[in-house]
Amino acid sequence: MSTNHSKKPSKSDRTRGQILDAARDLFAEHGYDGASIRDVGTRASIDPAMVIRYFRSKDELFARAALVDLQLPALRVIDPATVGETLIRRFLEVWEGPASGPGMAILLRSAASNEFAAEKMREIFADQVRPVVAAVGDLADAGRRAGLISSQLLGLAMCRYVLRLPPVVALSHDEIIRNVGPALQRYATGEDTA
Amino acid sequence: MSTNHSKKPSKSDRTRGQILDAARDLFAEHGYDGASIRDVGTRASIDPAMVIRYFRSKDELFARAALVDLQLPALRVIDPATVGETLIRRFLEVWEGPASGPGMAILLRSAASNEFAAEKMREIFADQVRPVVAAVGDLADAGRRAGLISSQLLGLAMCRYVLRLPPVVALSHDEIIRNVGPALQRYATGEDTA
DNA sequence: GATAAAAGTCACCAATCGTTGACAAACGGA
DNA sequence: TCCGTTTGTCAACGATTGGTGACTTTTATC
Repeated sequence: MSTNHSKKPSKSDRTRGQILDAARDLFAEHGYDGASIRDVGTRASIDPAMVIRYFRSKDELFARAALVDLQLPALRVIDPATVGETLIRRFLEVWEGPASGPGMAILLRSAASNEFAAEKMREIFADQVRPVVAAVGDLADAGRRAGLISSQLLGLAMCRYVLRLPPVVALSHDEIIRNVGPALQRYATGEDTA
Repeated sequence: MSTNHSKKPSKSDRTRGQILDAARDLFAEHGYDGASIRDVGTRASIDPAMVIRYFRSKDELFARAALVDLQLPALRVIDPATVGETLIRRFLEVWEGPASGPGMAILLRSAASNEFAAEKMREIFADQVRPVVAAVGDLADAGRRAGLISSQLLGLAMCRYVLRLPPVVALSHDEIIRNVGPALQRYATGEDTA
């Protein structure tokens, strides 16, 4: 045990990184069940036993692989007139920016059959869209409005990164912002209650 | 082999039905990988070997279990002014009506890691929302508009049936129609191209 | 009631899974 | 150079998977 405080680029950290990268790619492509520890080992050019030695179990490896991501600093002020556009902009940056890598695909592919991933996914929306939505309307129906927004965001990510529906993959960032932004805006300000 | 033309409630058909029902429930709850043939047998109170005898393989069983569904007769005339509401109405009926059972959940849970399910899902949207959308605007960007609509519909189903996001589960049909309808309408008529 | 087909049971195979422990090689400080 | 720690390899475990085939029981027809 090296405890390894502060900095030490010590040999093993590189291997650890390689394993994590391999795991991220495979989890993103095949989901939790579809990616075996042996596959991860092969992809990282290392014995499968090492995968377990570095991370203690497959679940722990998945947990590490899935917490890359996704959290721009909370916005200080939210302009109620542009909250929809702000939201879709933020998420696109996080999902396709270099920081999170395939992080979103990892969760999406596994959420359907892995409770840990599903819970993580619920947390993301609870922590990242609910507060924003709550800041631009009465708190009473903030949950409902946040739910509607989450459904659109998750559906977009699902079509684009998992199902790979061609016309959705083909959309540019600008097109997405121009089209989805107003829809989210409508949900956020909640102009129904007819 | 009984070929069994026309009607014969012959003993075996009942078992066949029980197996299919059990398979549908388990696939809907745990996805393709998560539901084993042994589980299906146990749930149907029958030996796992029988599951294979009735359906030749797990893939074939899944294929049977997944083709319950979902196809109201194609609408003859589509009123461009209410196409959004029409679409969300239709899908809610199919998804939660008695005919399809847990059919949508089966596909949703498996689409992430099973290519057959993913393809089936793409077909559904290609066959059911594209034509409708194409009928109410220029065909040039019908794919894009249909893609946006699909993303919202799929996200709604995902949040409601798989992720079970509480505020989305709590939505009534009327609330969904009132909120999602206009969003789909906007996508369908495509008022952007700024 | 005999008999053939249908319906159901049981034991088992080969493959794959996550995980473990015993052991060999590489490395670094003394 | 010696030696202990780190890094890695290898073979194997028990469990579970989809699938098979030999077998027995039920059912229906004559």
